[in-house]
Amino acid sequence: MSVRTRFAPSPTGYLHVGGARTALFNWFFARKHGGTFILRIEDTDAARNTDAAYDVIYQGLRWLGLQWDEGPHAGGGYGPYFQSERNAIYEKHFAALEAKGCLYEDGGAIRFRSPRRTVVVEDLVCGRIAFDMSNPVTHPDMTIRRPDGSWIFHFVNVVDDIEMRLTHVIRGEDHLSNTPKHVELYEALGVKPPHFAHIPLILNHEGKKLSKRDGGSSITYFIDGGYAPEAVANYISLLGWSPKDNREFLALDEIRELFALENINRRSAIFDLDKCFWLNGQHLLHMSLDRFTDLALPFLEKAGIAYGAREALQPVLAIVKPKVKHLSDIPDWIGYFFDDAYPFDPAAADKALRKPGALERLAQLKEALAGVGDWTHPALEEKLKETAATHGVKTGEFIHPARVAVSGRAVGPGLYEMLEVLGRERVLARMDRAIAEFGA
RNA sequence: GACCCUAUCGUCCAGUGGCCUAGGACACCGCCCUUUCACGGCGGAUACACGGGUUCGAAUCCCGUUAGGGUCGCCA
Repeated sequence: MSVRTRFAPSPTGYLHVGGARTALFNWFFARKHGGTFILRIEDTDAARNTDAAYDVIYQGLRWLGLQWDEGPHAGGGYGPYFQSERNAIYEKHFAALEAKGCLYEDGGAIRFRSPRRTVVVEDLVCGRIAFDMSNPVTHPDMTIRRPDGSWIFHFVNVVDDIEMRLTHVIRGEDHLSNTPKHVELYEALGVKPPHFAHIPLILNHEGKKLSKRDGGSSITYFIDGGYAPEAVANYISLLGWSPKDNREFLALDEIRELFALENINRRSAIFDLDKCFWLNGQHLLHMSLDRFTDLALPFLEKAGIAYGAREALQPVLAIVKPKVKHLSDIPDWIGYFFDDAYPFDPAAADKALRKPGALERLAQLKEALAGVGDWTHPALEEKLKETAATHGVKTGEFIHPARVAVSGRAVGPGLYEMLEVLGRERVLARMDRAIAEFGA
């Protein structure tokens, strides 16, 4: 039987990193085994759900690089994939339970009568766990339907997992204690339960379940904050799972191939933004320029950078790429390349341009560079060093004023690369501008 | 409170009886590389919760204690 897994979020307007990791693990497992990954929306609380809340889920999953085989926009043979549209199916199973005498009314609501036996859960991550369900005080009969006819999570979740032919239920450990109740439902419905795999929780720095108020608990935070999707997917995959060989910098494809439920550990993990940040820098550093460009574009649009054509943009991105840690920082890194009226950072100007002799050096360098035939990094470097030697000073005496003159700032890409990309015309003009501005 | 899960550096992850005077990564602290900032390199500091067993031998197995987390909803 081919593997079928699912991610079943509720449209709350928020995609939690824990939920994202659950989705990822289900997706990895399905893909690894040539199975099917299903997206099901648990929107029984229909009144509260808005279109925007659904989109947050779709966009978040797509951003991470997950595609679902069945579900909203994808179709599939076991729909509808919204619980709000599956009422007839629930009625059918409800009637079956009723016919078997498993249900009774309590204050207008309907409860499922527990068989009151010990339920053994064979969990792929946690092992064999026996739950003694005999005491009704500690394990009260669960409600499956409210007086208004609406359904309770446990019931619809189980019914859908049956109807959608799920083979593996991979979900957060917060559901482990609910599992024996679910198993009772499967048995009452005459269906063999799927395989369960409960994955450890993600905690905040206080050691509590990561919640909405915690920074970095939402995928939106990473999208807006300039993280590469592959970095976030890489990081959250490492929470509770590892390839067991100390490798950490992994592409989505690699994780998918390496993934195994047996390698999931049982300890809950504390979310560490620092490490996610580091991994982001690593992915940015090692990805292709085309990928980097694609990811940078939205941030450039948003910042209103007039970068012109992609061909003009890429050489600039190429030289800042090794330095960038957040995509959202790119506009600041490259803004002056596309704006001749760039401002001068006061501190940088004081240090490099207002020093005695600085403008003289700049003028000497400008004259020397004007004569460079081959406007490339190596030739420019050679010429600058030669000029410094001619005047008997250290190269830094030329490098620093030049950097601040052409960019307005003390920090940036390598000077020679920057000069090469800027081109002769602009470099010479910018040096003139600096000399004029600080010469008075 | 009952039930369930967990317990290795501050954090994440290795380690499933001897190869561990416990390894990797982030963060931190030095040094080097680089006349920017990064990247990179080298080095440092920091952990097997505690107590009992089992064993020739335990981070690894068992029991207990303690601590943390989760579930006990007519939320999902």
